[in-house]
Amino acid sequence: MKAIKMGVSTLSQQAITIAERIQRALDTLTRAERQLAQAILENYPASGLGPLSALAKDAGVSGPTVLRMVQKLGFKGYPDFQTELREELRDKVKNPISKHDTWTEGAPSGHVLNRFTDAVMENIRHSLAQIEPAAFDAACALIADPKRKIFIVGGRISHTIAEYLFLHMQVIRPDVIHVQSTSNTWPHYVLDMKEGDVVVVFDVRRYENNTLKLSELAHAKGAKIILLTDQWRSPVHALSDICFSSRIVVPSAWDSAVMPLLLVESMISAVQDILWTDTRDRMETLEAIFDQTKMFRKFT
Amino acid sequence: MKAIKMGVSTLSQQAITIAERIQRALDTLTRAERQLAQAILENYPASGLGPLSALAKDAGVSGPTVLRMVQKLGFKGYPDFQTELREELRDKVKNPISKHDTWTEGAPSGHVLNRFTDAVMENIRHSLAQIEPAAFDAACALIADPKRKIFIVGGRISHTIAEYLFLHMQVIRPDVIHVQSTSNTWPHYVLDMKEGDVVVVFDVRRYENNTLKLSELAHAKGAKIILLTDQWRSPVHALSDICFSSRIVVPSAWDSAVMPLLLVESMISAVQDILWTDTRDRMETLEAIFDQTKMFRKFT
DNA sequence: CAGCAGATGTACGATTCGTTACAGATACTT
DNA sequence: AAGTATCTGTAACGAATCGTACATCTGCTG
Repeated sequence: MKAIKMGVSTLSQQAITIAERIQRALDTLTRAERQLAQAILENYPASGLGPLSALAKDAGVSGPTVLRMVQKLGFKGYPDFQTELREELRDKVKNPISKHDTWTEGAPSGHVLNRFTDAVMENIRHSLAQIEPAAFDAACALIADPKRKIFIVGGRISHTIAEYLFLHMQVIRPDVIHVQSTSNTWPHYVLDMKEGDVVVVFDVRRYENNTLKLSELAHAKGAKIILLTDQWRSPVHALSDICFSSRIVVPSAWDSAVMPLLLVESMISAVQDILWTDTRDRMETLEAIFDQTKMFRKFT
Repeated sequence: MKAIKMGVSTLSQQAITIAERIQRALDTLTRAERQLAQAILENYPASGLGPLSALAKDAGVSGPTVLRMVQKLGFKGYPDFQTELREELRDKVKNPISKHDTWTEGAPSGHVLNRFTDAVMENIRHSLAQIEPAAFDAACALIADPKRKIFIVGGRISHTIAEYLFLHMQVIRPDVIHVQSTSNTWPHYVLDMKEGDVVVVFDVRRYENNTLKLSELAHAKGAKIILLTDQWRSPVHALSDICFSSRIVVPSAWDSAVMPLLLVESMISAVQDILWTDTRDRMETLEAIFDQTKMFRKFT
């Protein structure tokens, strides 16, 4: 029968977590402090529960910086900060609230963000399970081959993802061409195709006639066709040498491009690895040009 | 009868939590030590992460007892015990996702696809944890307001994602404008901005001067600014009314746009829900137009 | 009941940790 | 371009913590 002293313990906070407090104060923090804040949130709350010096080293800042930030957040000192972190952890474990069916805390599990993210995660899982690594590697090898020209083709919506691939490939290697199948000019590009060239085609639901025609002509010219499509597969797949299908269903009137984008980014990364020595030179040159145009900001 | 101990005990390093280790050792502990063990397990792991003296007082035992038990469990000292507790906590929060250690079967876990997907999943998890649902809802409400014009602005790479948002918004509601900050024509668009209009700005690493200038002018005109940026946050965030930051680090020389895209798609879905009756009409009209242009295939 | 062994707590010393003061560096202003 | 304000790290100080030695207590055994 120990004196139950709750009542006061309900004051156990304004229901605002320290993570949120950090998040909210981010604007008032300085550079080094933000760097530290990121490190804390990176693996929260574990890193904040260790010694001050360890946290400082992990974040790449110095001890006093840690202290200053902690005080800015309204704590008396580092020990005070740690105490509240532990309290928070204690409460969190105590509430057996169905955790991870919500991705963003503080939103009902039926919130768009949670429903949407659930679907996307499922899509990624399913899509990847169906992809043959050998096919992926083969596609990357084709794209990385400097002797082949690369044509990238997208449709009304998917051309945005196609352009994303194009913009990166353009930096990595020469002879990359972005073809707008929505425009009337695409036949001109087919003129330049020759046997062995590679055509990367994006075609998802509401498959477009232009895209199919372009693919047929390219196929006839002996070009290799790599197709990124959805789970129902565009008619282009009959002509394609390599085909990747992504699940794209989400709780929305439209389809998701997340999985195709993930594939594209993985490809970029893989191709860049293959061509790294060349790519590095091209990137340095590009940097120099950017410097001259003053297009980007120089600091952080 | 405390014979059995070594031999297998080397495996005690991995995959066995400290809680389990305590449970298992419960028999070999003395009365005061068991009392302490219960207190630790009572609210685990929070209580073990505080100072030794606090734990001792909480359990009703004295300092040295804590130390002796901890050493019995095989730790060098109390700090060592705490360090492993923190490691465990770190792994615990990391794991709910990466329980799949390979995503695509048949590829080594070191394959690009697996490494990349791991990183992306982590990004999604971290980013969403930092997003305030209220801010998201507020942003969607702004975009869904038919009385406000919507300007969508992207940079050299991010304009692809910006355009993705634009293409969908264009279907959902009128008065949506896509501004190319890479082009010289953007000042013309600023001319048309008026107080209450909404500017959706995409700005990730290699923050662009044009994007910042455009935002400053828009801000001066009294437009609401919704910013989608990375974890380091574009300088535009100082002007923004609502800011979403996504983790974008992947094993590649470039950054990932998956998380920003996920946010964009969620927004599209949410806005479409708000405006559904209007959207449906617009979509039907659009379908009719498409039919006449014969742009899409009629089947599947 | 006497004696002993293990268990437990108290008090002190050594060490690590958190904190403060100060100086160098950086960015911004006039 | 010089000056100023702010930020940031190094170094020393003081405080709290951990670990150890020792004394006390409890419970078991003969």
